[in-house]
Amino acid sequence: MDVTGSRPRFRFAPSPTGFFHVGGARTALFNWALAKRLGGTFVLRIEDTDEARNRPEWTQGIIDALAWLGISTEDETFEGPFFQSESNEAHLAAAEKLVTAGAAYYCAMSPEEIAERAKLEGVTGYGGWSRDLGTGPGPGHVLRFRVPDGTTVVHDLVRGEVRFDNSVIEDFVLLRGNGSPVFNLANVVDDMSMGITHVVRAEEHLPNTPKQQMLWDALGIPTPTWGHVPVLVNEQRKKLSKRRDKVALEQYRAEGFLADAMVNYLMTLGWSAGDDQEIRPWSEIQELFRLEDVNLSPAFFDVKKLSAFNGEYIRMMSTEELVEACGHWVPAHWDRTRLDAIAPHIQPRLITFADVPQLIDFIFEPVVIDEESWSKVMSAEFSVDILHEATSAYANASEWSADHLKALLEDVMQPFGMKLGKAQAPIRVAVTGRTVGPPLFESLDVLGREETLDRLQSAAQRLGQ
RNA sequence: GCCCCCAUCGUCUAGCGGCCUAGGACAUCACCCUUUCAAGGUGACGGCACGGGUUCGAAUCCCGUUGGGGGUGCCA
Repeated sequence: MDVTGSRPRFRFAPSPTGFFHVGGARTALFNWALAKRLGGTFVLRIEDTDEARNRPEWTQGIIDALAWLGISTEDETFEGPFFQSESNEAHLAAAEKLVTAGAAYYCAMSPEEIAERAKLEGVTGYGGWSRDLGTGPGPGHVLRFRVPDGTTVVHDLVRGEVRFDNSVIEDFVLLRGNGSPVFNLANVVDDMSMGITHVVRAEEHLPNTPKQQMLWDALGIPTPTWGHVPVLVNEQRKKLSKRRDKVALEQYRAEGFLADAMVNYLMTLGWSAGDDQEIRPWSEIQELFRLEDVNLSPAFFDVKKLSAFNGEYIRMMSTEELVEACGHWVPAHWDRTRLDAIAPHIQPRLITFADVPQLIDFIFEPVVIDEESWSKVMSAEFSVDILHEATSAYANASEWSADHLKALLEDVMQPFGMKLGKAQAPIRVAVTGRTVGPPLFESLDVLGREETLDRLQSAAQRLGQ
């Protein structure tokens, strides 16, 4: 990999957790947009240091989710995936270097001992008690970073200067008692060896940043450019969590949300191009996105608005795209020709593609009469009359087309002096089983004469009892 | 507790000292259109958290208060 060039190198470093978090999706997208526009590189690094989070299939899930978002491993901007666990030696070497330089020291105190002493001294956390004991490495001995006096100033592209008083940062652990490297160390060393120039991640990492920056300094390498973007929150304004909230990207995908809509929506959370336009293609977003324009406050992930975006994107699809997409959401045995014919009529009625089957099932399957709809509509006397007369009119229809079927019903209803909206109701319930659905005459057209007549006659029969 | 971040309609945002009697989008409501339901059109409702400064002038700058969030692990 080219780690010496002047081209910016971004990275996305998720830890495998079994599903892809929408917040992670947004962070990945931010990095991707930047890498693309700046002619840089997007590095994917799987942070699998914690053994509990280390399953091969989790990694594939991440790659699949990224691909769905348009971040493809095939793209020249993409690099990876790399695995944190595979650079263990580099982490250890860096730790050794820090020890040699006197920037880190071993500590034999157990968590219990630390808690005890802290309580005794009335302090919180670790007080650097082993700093100058000259403890050597050994089982159960952790390696700690010797936090220097002074102030650490983090220059953040999103937030400006953030200052931390080093005195409130305790000597944090670099190597666990079993010798394995901990997040802060591994993360920094990997970023260094991968030549990362820009660290763009969620705000929750901001408190880690002074520690990491001290590590960069101690290791003698110029720090990367930081950018901490606000987190995504739920309705209670709490950070999106997998326990309480619907955060899995895969789930939204399974529910029929379009990748384009999801991507576009995600990009409007915490960022705007500065004008009044929200819906725009990725190609434009990519050119417009600036870290400097990212907001500072947490944003609520609103499924209602996501849905609105999705509906918007569905309506922008061409008929071909629409039919193609619908095809993936209905049973394989449903007739393609009929699907092609009805698809355009459901386009403005869709929120997600999961809505498709229930909207048009009556065209492909035996009709199921919704009793509530039936009693509501058929109880009216004129409805019964309309149904009977329309049935015979349709039986003798000279032409089977939406326009003609509509005209025939208009003829039928005329003596009754009613509006089309009312007159179509009994036909609709008889044929589709419900009071709402796609445009009626178009539906009858697609359904065909025979099936339509069958259903009308069944309904008439049922009424005759 | 301590550290850090944040604060414009219910929500996402525009605004970066005068163009703001604060603009757009989603949601909500009303009306129009209409073949049900949608979509579409028009309109309404609704906000600068509070208090001090700075300034001729503050949503915009500074300070404080309050409120919210994040972190505080031998997790990442």
